Amino acid sequence: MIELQMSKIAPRIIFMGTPEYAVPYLEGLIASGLKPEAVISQPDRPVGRKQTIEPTPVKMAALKYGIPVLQPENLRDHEWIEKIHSLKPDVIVVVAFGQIIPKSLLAIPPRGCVNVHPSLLPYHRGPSPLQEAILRGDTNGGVTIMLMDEKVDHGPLLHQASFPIDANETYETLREKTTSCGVPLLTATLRDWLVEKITPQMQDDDEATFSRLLTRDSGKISWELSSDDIERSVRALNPWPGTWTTCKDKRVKILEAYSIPTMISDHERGTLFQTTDKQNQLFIACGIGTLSISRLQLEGKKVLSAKDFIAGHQGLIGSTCV
RNA sequence: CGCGGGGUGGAGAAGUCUGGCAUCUCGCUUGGCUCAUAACCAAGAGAUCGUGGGUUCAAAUCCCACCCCCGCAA
Repeated sequence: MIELQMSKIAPRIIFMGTPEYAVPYLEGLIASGLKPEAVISQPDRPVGRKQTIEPTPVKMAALKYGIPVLQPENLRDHEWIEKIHSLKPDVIVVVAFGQIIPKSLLAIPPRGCVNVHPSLLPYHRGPSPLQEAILRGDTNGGVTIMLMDEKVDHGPLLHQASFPIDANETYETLREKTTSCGVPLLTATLRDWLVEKITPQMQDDDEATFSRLLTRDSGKISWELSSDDIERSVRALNPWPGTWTTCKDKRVKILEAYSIPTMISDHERGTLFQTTDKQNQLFIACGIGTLSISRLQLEGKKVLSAKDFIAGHQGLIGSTCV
C-alpha cells in the first residue's frame, strides 16, 4: 500500500552530506526507493599527508549511483539558492553536511529539511553528540530525526529511537550503533513524513544540553584528572582528535586504556610505571586512580600493544608525561 | 615540491653522526630448579640489516635512486 502511494507521489528529494558516515544514510534512501534527485556536498578539499584534492565520500557514493552532485562554495550565494530552488525538492535530507544551512535554503522545500542527529534531542545538541555522550558517561543514547529550523538542532522532532550505551563504548562503536539504528529510522520516518502521517513535536528547550566543537587541543590529556575521566576521553575522542600526551618531548597517542580507580601508587601524576606482578601491563598515575594503557603509539611509529611497547622502550618507563 | 620520524632474527628496540666480530628487552626450543607457575637458572635455534646501484681492503653505517609505514599539518 505504502509503495503504491509513494510511487504516485514520487517525492523529489535532495540529500546533503559530506563525510564517510553520511554515506550509509544516502545508500539507505536509495535502497528503499527514495533515490535523491541531487546530492549536495562540500567542495573537494586537500586531504591526507600528500594534500591531494579528493572528492568527499558522499560525492563519490552519489556519482556511483549516477546522482548529480552540487558542491557550492557558499550556500548563501543567490545562484545556488536559485539552482536548488529550480530542482523543486519536496524535502531536503541533511546528514552531517558540515555547514550551517541558511534560512533561505531551509525555506525552499515544502516538507522542510529533515535532519538526522545522533542523540536523543534535546540532549546533546551541537557538533559532537556522540563524544559528549561518552564523556558524560551516559548509559543510554539514540538517534533523532527532526525538522530543521534556524537554530541549530532546535527544530521539532519527527521520530526517535534509543539504545543502551555500554560501559566500554568507544566513539567508533557508538557511531556504528547509531548508523545501524539511524538508517532504517530515517527511511521509515521520511516515508511517513512525506505522506503526512507524523505530527512534529516541539523540543523541550529547558532540558537541552550542548556539545562543543572539538578541536585538536581537546585531545591533550591532563593527568590531573581522574583515571575514570581520562578513560572516557580515550574512548570518546579517538580517532579524532585523538588523545595524547608528551613523554620525553615525544608525542604519545593513547589509543586504548582502562581506568583502575582503586589502584593507588606513590608515583607523580603522569608517570609511566610497571608492577612486578603484571609485567605485560603499562600503568600511568592519574589525579585519582591509575590508568592501564593497552594500546599506544609513539610519534612516527606504529601502534603498539603495552607488551610490545615495554619490550622496546624501557627507557621511557619511569619518566613522567606532561 | 607543506614539516618531520621510521623500515635491523617471530615481536618491539639500540647501533648509523665517527665504516671494522649482530647488541638489548621479550617470544620460541631444549634442559634444570620447584608441590607448582605467568617466576627463577642454564644452553640453543633463528637475520641476504626495506629494494637496486655506487664508493671502499671492508658498508646496517657514507653517496644516488626507488618502494613501504607513521607523527604533525590541512
